[in-house]
Amino acid sequence: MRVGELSKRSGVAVPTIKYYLREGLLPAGVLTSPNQAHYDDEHLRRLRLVRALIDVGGLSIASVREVLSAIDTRDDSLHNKLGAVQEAISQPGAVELDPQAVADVQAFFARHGQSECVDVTESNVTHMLAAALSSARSVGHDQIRDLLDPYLEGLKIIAQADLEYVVRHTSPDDVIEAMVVGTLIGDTVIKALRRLAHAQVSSEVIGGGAAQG
Amino acid sequence: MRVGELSKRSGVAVPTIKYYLREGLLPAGVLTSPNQAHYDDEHLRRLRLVRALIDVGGLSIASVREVLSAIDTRDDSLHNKLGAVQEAISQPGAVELDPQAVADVQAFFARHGQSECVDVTESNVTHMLAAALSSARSVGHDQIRDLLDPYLEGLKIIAQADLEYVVRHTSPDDVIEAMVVGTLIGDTVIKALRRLAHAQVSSEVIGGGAAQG
DNA sequence: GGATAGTAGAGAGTGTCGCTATCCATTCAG
DNA sequence: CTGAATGGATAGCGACACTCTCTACTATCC
Repeated sequence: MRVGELSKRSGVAVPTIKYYLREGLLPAGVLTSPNQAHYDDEHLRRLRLVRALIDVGGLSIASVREVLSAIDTRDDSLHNKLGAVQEAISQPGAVELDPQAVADVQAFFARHGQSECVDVTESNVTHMLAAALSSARSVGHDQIRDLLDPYLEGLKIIAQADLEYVVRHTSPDDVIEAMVVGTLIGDTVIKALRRLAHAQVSSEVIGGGAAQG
Repeated sequence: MRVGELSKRSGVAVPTIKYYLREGLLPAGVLTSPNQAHYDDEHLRRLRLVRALIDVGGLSIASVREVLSAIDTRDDSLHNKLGAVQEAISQPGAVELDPQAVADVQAFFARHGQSECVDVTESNVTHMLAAALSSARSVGHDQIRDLLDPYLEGLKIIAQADLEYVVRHTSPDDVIEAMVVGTLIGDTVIKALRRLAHAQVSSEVIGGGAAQG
């Protein structure tokens, strides 16, 4: 197909597709003449992935590029790929870390047998966690650290479901892509479900009519 | 205190504080002369809240304004306030909804006794959920709907912890602010913990050394 | 074969967002 | 008395994600 059809089938405007091609988010089509290129279903699939990362994941163009390059790397272990992808989809957040929050994170790791993690800033993920606790402290909610353990309890169930999903529904080639999509879309789903749960709790505890919907 | 001290104590630059004053995110100080105003601890607290909403919650200035106005409304029920705040902290996402995804959401509500929710677009939260499932479908992962029930299972534990936190650690006046902070910071914490859980699962299942760093 | 529409590629322009810089008259601190 | 800080207002900036414009083609329908 040519760019016009790619646009129609994906719902992405032609100039935007050209922009993504320039930015390296989409591989170039096969040139059949100096001003004609041919795109296939793989391009369509990739374009939809890019839009999902941007729309649902809220990723920047630069982060999308990182994620795609991790997905496309063929000469690396699955575990390393997952690590690279996780870094790309986890923006660190511009908060300076509170030492107490860092200590809380380290204590949490120690409680759960991950004592090797001494440097919280070494990964975007642990930095994100410490930054969140730092912010909580700055607004007077340092007791939020007490939520880490019950949260972990709930997330074990969720991560287990994630694992089963990946095992059941993806071929080995697509594991990393499924992890990215599942992680980002899962984040959004979890966000929404948690809010619905809050609304339900609020209507049960406080009263006030039907819950949220 | 004057603006310089407010700046020092909050870590926010003076011009930025002036900008927030103009934008209505921060109430004006008490003028003691035509060009002197006094700010108190309440201003400091509010400023830190604004920064937390922006840095950790990733909210826009406009959303912050909505949240604050919901917090400050005194003539509304707690339940309604929570609803308003939830709308403000839940951006709808620019994805067009897939009918099948909408049906999946409705089926989910029906399964859990919330059959009144017929219009998914009526709330940002349900729209967010439907948009996430739509995106999943567009990239070939429509089986993600099977995750809704296990996710809810995990989130019941998490929401229960949230409720206990609010009951234990906040005075009735601060419930809404605690809900906002707890929801947004909790989102980030949950995101991070889920990634850590994934990394751990990945190292257990696939192998590859220490989990995530 | 000629009009019309579509295309590749590339640079410049657009709109939004969240600040940041500059200015002024005034006023406070040393 | 003097220099730094302040309130208030307006203009500017840099990043971001497109979007527009242009040129030189090519494909296709009549």
